Amino acid sequence: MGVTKSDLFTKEQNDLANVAKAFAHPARIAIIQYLLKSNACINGHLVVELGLAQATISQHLRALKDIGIIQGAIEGVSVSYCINPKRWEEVKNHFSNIFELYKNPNQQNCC
Amino acid sequence: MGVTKSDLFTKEQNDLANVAKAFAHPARIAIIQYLLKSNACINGHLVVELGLAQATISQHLRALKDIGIIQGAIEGVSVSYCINPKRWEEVKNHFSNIFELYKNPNQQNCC
DNA sequence: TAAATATATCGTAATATTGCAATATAATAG
DNA sequence: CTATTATATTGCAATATTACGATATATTTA
Repeated sequence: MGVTKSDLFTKEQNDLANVAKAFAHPARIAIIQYLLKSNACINGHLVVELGLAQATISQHLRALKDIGIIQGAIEGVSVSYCINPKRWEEVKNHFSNIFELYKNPNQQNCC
Repeated sequence: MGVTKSDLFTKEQNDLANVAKAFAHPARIAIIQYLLKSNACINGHLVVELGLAQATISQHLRALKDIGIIQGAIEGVSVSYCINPKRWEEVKNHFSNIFELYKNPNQQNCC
């Protein structure tokens, strides 16, 4: 049918999948990178930087905000976004945990 | 509309987004975890383990194989999948590079 | 208050993803 | 060769994502 059967999986599996989803678009990767570089970003700047429409950028910012890795503060007429340090660390650890699980020992019963 | 405008972004941004896409489904997270734990997995076992149809599991395995993080070897009538160590390391570093970029220095011009 | 500036949301079209039944393909056993 | 067993592919329906124009909302300036 087209609906992810979330109920078949653990909360952790669903969470990690959702976080990965936030990274699963080049525009959002670009936004994150811009943010890491400049320590702040504004919708309007990104429109120029990325070449996508204002509404589209806003949508991507919301996706990143929804999973908590960025946060925004009103700054005059515009909104300044930045990394949420706490959540960033959390997400980083989520991924680390998975990646560190693999120890390349020997090619025993492997292909 | 509705198509990701890949041409607006760098190869690196598109690559990372595609890798993230592979992680962006709880079933694929579960498959990866099962693989990390057992060092090998077989479509049929996963059907029982995850509770999804055989065709669906096969589809998810293909998605993981397409981005290279798993590989399969024919083993009698079935196919044994396992982590591709080289690619795994590569993908791990992709993510590390992004996550390590953020140094939580001070809340200066941030929100 | 009205105009200007900037972001968010709505509505909609195009495309992508998810899931599964049915079927095709491949390897082994008899 | 035929039946069995297991995986892959196809076709289709349901839902999700992406993108953008139009519009709503919010803040500042005149």
